[in-house]
Amino acid sequence: MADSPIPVSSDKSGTSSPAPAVTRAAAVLDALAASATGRLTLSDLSREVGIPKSSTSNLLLALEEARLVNRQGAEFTLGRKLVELGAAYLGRMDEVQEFYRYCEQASVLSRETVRIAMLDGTNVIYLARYEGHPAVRLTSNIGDKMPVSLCAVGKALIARLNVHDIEEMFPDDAELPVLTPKSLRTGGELKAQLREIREQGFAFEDEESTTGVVCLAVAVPTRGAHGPSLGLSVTALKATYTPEQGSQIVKELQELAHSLGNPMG
Amino acid sequence: MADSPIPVSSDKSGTSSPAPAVTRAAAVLDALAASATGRLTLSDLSREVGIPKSSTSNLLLALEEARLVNRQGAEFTLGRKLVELGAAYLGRMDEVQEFYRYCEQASVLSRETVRIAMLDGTNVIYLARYEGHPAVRLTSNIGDKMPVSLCAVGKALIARLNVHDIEEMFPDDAELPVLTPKSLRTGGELKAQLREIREQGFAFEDEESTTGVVCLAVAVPTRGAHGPSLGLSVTALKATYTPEQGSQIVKELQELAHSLGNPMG
DNA sequence: GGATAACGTTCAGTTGACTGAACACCAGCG
DNA sequence: CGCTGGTGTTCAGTCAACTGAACGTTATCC
Repeated sequence: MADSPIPVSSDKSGTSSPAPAVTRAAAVLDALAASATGRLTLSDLSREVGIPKSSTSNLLLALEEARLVNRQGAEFTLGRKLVELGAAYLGRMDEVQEFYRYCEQASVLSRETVRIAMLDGTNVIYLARYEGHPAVRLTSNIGDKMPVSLCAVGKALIARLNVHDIEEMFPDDAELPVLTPKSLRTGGELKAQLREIREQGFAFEDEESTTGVVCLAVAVPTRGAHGPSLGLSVTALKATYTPEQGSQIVKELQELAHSLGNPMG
Repeated sequence: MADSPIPVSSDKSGTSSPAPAVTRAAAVLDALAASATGRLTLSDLSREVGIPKSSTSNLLLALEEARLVNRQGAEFTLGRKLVELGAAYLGRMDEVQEFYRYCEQASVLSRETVRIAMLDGTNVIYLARYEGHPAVRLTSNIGDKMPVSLCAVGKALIARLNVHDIEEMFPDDAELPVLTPKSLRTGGELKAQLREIREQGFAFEDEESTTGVVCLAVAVPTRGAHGPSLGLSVTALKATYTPEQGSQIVKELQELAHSLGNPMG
């Protein structure tokens, strides 16, 4: 109702935020997170984010006071407060706690590498990881982002969206990011798979993000109206993977998904 | 040097930050992280942080745009971007990666519950946890904070500070937070233990934070000049703990600490 | 060495963000 | 029904934050 139907011109310089300083401070944090080394100087940041040095300096002073950035000599890095805040976010998610509890007690999953992830635009963010067999550690850290088209859990989450949104995100000729020879290449290919996924109720990834690795995933029924879109996945080595194992895993993943989607049920 | 020893009078209006909007936005995030449920309304936040509703509304709009907070109807929660940023912080810490690698290969530690933590004022923040025996899961989540006086790793880290700073933080008659009957009560008691810790080179905690649980910890030599102050700890059940086991653990912890403090060495 | 470049910091002028009171809205209650 | 206590939103005036060109300082180079 309060939405202005006017297409706010967000081009040029007029982002028209109600608190530009905050928006720009967030951009500074993003720039630090996105940078290769995580260490940037004031001038770097000023150039990267596109705001004057003097303003950047003021922002950094405030951010430093809040422990959101650290300064080490002339270089700035992300601050420790972010660990606290990120942890507070995850700690509030009952789903993560329940995820751990379930995995530990499950008969099949307790011996696998299981992850819970969240949809964020055209990426998924990994929220937590359960390691059933400490021997094989496939590096993927909590908080990592991954394009949806490259992982089973991404496809499982996208498959639930309504067709119009999917079409908007992935036109038939859209070029998708590629990590291995088996990665999907176009929006058309992706959408064909999404149909399969909707039919069979789970998603499969066959060496599309990492050669030698396969992945199974399901979506968690969304709890409440505005909750995040969560998915679960199991990663396994292709060399040792068997379809029988796969169907057992899918069965337990769906059980866990159901339990996460219907708490106390 | 940037530490202001001056008790900044946050009263009235003169916080004198170079970018007040950022400072206040950070306070909003803190309030959300500190709240019991993690869900606060605009009015709650306005009252909590002590700024007018209209200003709070503007801040929240900007924070929401940056994904730093989520709005669910009338309630606000921390945003998913914080998970990304927190993870980016941890991902940049070589120490955390090396910590995992070492624990997996270690002969004693690989079967224990090991943590790496960081000193932050008079608290420690847990950065990562290695679980050697999945059976016993003592709940302590990444990002949690704990007063230094209540855990071995906190005492190990504090013990390294110079005497003047310690005296300032913990006067003899300072009252310390208490969690169990064995928790240290006063600054004097704490400082007596710190002397022991400096002599023997590691810290011990005997059911001071959790009854039935003991803890061993060492400090990591600070890499470079401005790096964070890191510590390592092993948690064990008092019922099964033996001094022999303890000395083996301390030996490996010190090895790991040395390796973390002297990379490529 | 001297010159150049890049860094972070300073400062006064001006633009734009913050305020506080009034508004519109909903739920509970006598 | 009309009131009360609560919510979040709007708006114009004022005060303060942002700017950009200047500075002082430190590294890099021939």
